[in-house]
Amino acid sequence: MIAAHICSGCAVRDRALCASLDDVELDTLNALGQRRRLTRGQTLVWAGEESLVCANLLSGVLKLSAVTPNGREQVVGLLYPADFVGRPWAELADFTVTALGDVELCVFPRKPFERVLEDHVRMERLLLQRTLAALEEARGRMLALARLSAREKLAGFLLDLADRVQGCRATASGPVTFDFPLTRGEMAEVLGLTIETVSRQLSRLKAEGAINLMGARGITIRDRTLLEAA
Amino acid sequence: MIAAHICSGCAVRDRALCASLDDVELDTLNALGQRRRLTRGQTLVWAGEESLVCANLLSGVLKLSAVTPNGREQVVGLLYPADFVGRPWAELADFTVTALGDVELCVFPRKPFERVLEDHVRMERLLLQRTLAALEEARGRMLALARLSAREKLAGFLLDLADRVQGCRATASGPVTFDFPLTRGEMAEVLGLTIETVSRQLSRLKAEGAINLMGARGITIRDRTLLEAA
DNA sequence: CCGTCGCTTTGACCTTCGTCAAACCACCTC
DNA sequence: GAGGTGGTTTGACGAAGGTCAAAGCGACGG
Repeated sequence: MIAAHICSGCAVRDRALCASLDDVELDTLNALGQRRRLTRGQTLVWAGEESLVCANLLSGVLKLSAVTPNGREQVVGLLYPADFVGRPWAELADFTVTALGDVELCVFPRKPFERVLEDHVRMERLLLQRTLAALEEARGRMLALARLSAREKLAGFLLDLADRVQGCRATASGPVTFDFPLTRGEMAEVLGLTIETVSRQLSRLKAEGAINLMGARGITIRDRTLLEAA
Repeated sequence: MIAAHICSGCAVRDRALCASLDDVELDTLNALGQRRRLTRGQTLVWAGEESLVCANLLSGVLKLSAVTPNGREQVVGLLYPADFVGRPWAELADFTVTALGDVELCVFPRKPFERVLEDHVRMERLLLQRTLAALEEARGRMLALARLSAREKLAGFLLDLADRVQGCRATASGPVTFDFPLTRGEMAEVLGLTIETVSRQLSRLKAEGAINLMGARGITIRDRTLLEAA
């Protein structure tokens, strides 16, 4: 029952894939998994290498990134607590998985994890539903990357961040203040821009009174509607 | 046994999701489905409307597209024969599904199809694997849309097309000739460019001897390595 | 307190690509 | 064959954003 004990304190016990398992099933899964911590910038998986692990993200944020043959990089996904990491049944890892900030994971070796998945229909279904949702999100971002201007990308990104930061609190229109979990460079990677463009657009939004910047990390959304207009 | 009869002649019987079903199971699925044809430009599903159907694509090509609030359009996915269409468990359709050229489908009402899916683990697993593959592809295209130049996008697209056209024939480096299944405008939508840019880059590739254009639709790949260099 | 390091900001410049416009071409109908 | 119609090509131009370079800023260690 030690396993169940570990999980019962888990921050994402009822939001991650494990939510589909009862305490007994959880024991079998737990026998496979182990906790792991990453610090800012450490990478869990390298694109192209053998795909050895899957994981549940417990806390922190991970980025999934891809690189062109000539070295340009693009973040193709961000993973938040309770999200699933990795691709079952794939021999090679598709993308590089790196920690933005400090991260806690529950890591499973891929092959045994696949077997658990195959034995637990509810869990497999939950993963299917999440994958479908991730696919929709990825396609939405394709639209944004291809068709939005730098300004529009930034405005949308800031609104996303704001919503995510204040959790599910009723999104009042009042000002919100928080710290960027990403550097300018990382934002540029996410939005398909350069550092300089990100910086310039932020300055511009500040000049227009939509936001306020405090130091490099602090930001407050002053006028939500101004951002939404873009 | 009529149902089994219909399917036994199906071009994608052993490549579509149905490949996971035996003939008896196929009967139950078939009781739900019906064949449907679309002609060039017809749309099966509108983004934002209620999600009523799922389908298997039998022949032809479908595009999945999204539109920004101010009317710019982007193709976020192409579907080929044996691909699955639609999103189970989603109340609203995410994207607009439109036929490029003439199309044959095997259409199922969504809700009953979900029940079949839930009753057939192997089918659900196959869908999961395909969705994971689609997710990887979508992310790869995010990289391309955000970080490749117009020239690189076109070269990559042409190579893709060539491979797809000559099926799984050993991809020899000799010249390949075929017809575009898309107009310039549609290519532009897929690649996140404008019609004019697509046309100019094609002309340029032709001038460089990498390809040859015959009329608006015909193309032959003259020098594969030249394309791969981009 | 100073110097260094990493990140950010700002400016000047230039390339790429989108926009607007006109001509072109193939195909179809009358 | 004349005239549409829809898609394509080409040119001229401009704007958005990338590149290069320099300066600014904050944190940290000595």
